[in-house]
Amino acid sequence: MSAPSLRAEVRAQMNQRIKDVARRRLAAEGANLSLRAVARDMDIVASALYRYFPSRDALLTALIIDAYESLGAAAEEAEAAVPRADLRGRWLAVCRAARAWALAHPAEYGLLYGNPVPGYAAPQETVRPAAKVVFLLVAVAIDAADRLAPVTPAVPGPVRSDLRRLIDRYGGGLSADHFDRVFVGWTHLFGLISFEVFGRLDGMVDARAEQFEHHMSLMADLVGLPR
Amino acid sequence: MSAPSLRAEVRAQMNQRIKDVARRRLAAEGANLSLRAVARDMDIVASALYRYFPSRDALLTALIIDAYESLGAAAEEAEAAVPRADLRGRWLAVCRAARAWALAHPAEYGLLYGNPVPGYAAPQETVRPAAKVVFLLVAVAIDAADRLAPVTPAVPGPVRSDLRRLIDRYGGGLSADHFDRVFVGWTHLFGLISFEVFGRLDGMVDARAEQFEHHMSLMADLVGLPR
DNA sequence: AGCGGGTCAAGAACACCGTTCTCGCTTCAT
DNA sequence: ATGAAGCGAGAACGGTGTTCTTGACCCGCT
Repeated sequence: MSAPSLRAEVRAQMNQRIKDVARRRLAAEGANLSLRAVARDMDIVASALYRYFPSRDALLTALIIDAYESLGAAAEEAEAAVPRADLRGRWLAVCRAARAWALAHPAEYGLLYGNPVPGYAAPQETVRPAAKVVFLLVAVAIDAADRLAPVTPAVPGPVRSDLRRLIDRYGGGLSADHFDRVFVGWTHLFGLISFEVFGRLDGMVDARAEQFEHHMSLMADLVGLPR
Repeated sequence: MSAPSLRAEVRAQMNQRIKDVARRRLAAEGANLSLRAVARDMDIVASALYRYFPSRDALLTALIIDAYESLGAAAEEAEAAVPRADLRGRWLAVCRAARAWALAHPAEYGLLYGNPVPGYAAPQETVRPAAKVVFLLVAVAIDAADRLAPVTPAVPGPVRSDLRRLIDRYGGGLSADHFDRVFVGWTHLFGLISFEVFGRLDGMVDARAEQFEHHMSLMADLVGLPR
């Protein structure tokens, strides 16, 4: 590896510091991040930030990528801590880790799964880290492939061909029917997390952890994971 | 009824015009609504809007309430057009109408089910119109109550007591177990719609209508609605 | 008929915001 | 040592939400 010049190193540190301060701002305030506020927190003038990020959107993109990777890492760690043979345990571990991360970082979660920022299209480099969680869920199903209960009804034709493409990309060795149910579970996972983080459950459900557990267990049933 | 003074009437019309223009702006641009832009579209100066709405948040709140009512009305109409005995058809009609409304009004949908606007707490008067869709789903289940297949596993205890409270408020005559499954379906409905509207399905699923139909049918199965 | 109170739109002003540009200063490579 | 490149400060531009003042208008009353 080429030795990084001192210049490049302090630049990378500054880059990191900006993101850290921005994350704190994001957690304190709502979703709208102010460059000038970030600069103030660093005793820096706003225009100086443009040495490191070409625009506010670029900084947001960097935060989004970091957040996807943070979420993915949290899920991966949690899943890795469960014995390989405990398939349902691994499924639930991924789900719980995603929820825990979202509740711990609600503003960043909003960046990832909330309203897309207006005028901002998610760049290509966000798609791979974004797929980490669903990839983990698929991996659990693959490991369980020969113990999965058959599922009914079968996936309708047009959906099946979409799924085939995804199976080639992510999860070889899984039937379209079972992949479909993983997809259902993935949708439900983030649907329920979004409801909770965005306050849609306020005044309706108090026992949220238990409800989450219950829902994700139902999804595991739907996939056909053995109890 | 008291005759509305002419003054009050033109004022109400102006109120309505502002909301219409704001809705158009919202559809054209992203989620961030600019009062000055609305004013420009009306050949009006921005400060004049403050005669009608005390703040930007107040205008947003009015739009949100209108949107909830529009969505609720769309779902209600669609459901009412299905024969009462076709329980699954009524369930699916509500789901389809919600999706169609969301796709037709993505920015307004984002207001309702996306990131909560920073510094903005949903006022009390939004909760009743917001509950319309789930209320319709519950109503279908109530009408189907004596034909619903039993569901397993049973709802865990702490969740059950939350559900009991909701049953008293919304859906008397439904078992906690079945109410729970309606809740699951409701979560999934808006989870999947959010995925689609917010672009989380881009590049993954093309046959979205078919996939939606499939998912919502699975949820109907989960509730125990007869085929 | 005339007057007074209430309502309205306009406009200036303030404090923010993202972004661009210029200007000195430091630091590095030659 | 010198030239080039990177850096932060600062001013500036056009945008935003919001407040306040000012003058015009309409309506109902005496």
